Amino acid sequence: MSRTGHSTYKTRQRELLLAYLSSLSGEHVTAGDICEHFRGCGCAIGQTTVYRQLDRLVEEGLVKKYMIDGNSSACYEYLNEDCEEENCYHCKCEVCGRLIHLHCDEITGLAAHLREEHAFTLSPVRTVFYGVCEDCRRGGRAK
Amino acid sequence: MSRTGHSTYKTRQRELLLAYLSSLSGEHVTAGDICEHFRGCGCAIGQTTVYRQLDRLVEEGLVKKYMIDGNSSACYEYLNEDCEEENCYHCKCEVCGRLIHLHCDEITGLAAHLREEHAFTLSPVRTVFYGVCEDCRRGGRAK
DNA sequence: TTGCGTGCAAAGGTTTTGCATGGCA
DNA sequence: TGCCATGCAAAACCTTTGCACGCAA
Repeated sequence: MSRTGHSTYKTRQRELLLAYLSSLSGEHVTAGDICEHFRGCGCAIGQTTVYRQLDRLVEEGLVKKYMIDGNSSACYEYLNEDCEEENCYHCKCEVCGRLIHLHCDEITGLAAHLREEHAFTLSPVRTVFYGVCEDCRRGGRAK
Repeated sequence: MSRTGHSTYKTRQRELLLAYLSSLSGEHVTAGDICEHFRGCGCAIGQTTVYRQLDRLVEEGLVKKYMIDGNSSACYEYLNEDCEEENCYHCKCEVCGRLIHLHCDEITGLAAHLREEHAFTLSPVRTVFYGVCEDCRRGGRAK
């Protein structure tokens, strides 16, 4: 069970939440997104429960939590067993606010470079690359 | 003036804020800290103004913005003039809070890669690399 | 039965917005 | 004078807490 030794009940809410998160496969959502999703589904889950279960899932290592500067809400993402975290990074568009998921070996290479040449151990979980996405650079609109 | 083309008035509040931030040399503060400081000083600045000026200073690249406390408030830190260069990047140690300045061609290369392969235009001014510095990784010192 | 899980409502804290006034250029 | 900047108050947000009830084991 959990690394931290919590006893864990198998409640309807927890199962629903886990199912939803794992169905997103690599996408991230905020607590608000989750509440809204289940409200729309008819099978509502209280926001308190959402927050508490998310906290627990993060502690258990099943879910990753991101804080993105700018929007003050946290993002959560389910971790697949196979998809280990080493090369998962995030780019945030400063124009449309979109958060883009990147699996990029070049960044992993940069992380190695930083570690070896600059003695700095990069934290992929915390680091967000800010910039402008393709759509917005073309003067396009978003969202 | 600013790279982003904003016209910028030289107001009392802006000058006070810049003077205060630059006097901290390497320390970071929250918006709340700043408000409190000026309240104590007798030369109060409205919190709205603090937030708006900070936003602008971040956009101009004069100040860096971080999220460090997990989920509470954002931190701000003044950058010295030598950061105006094109390939100046910043790493924030999450343990000791130190801000490390990096002139690194590898990162410039990564920016090119992101642009060409991922259609994402990196903003060095806004991006902060989070991680752990050498001293802290060695179980060394904080602060 | 036991105690954790749930959920409502309300609190707590940070940041943003509306709008009238003030001040730089 | 023309705008931008300021600041108060209030709103908008995200997250946590208190407490009573529900439900898994």
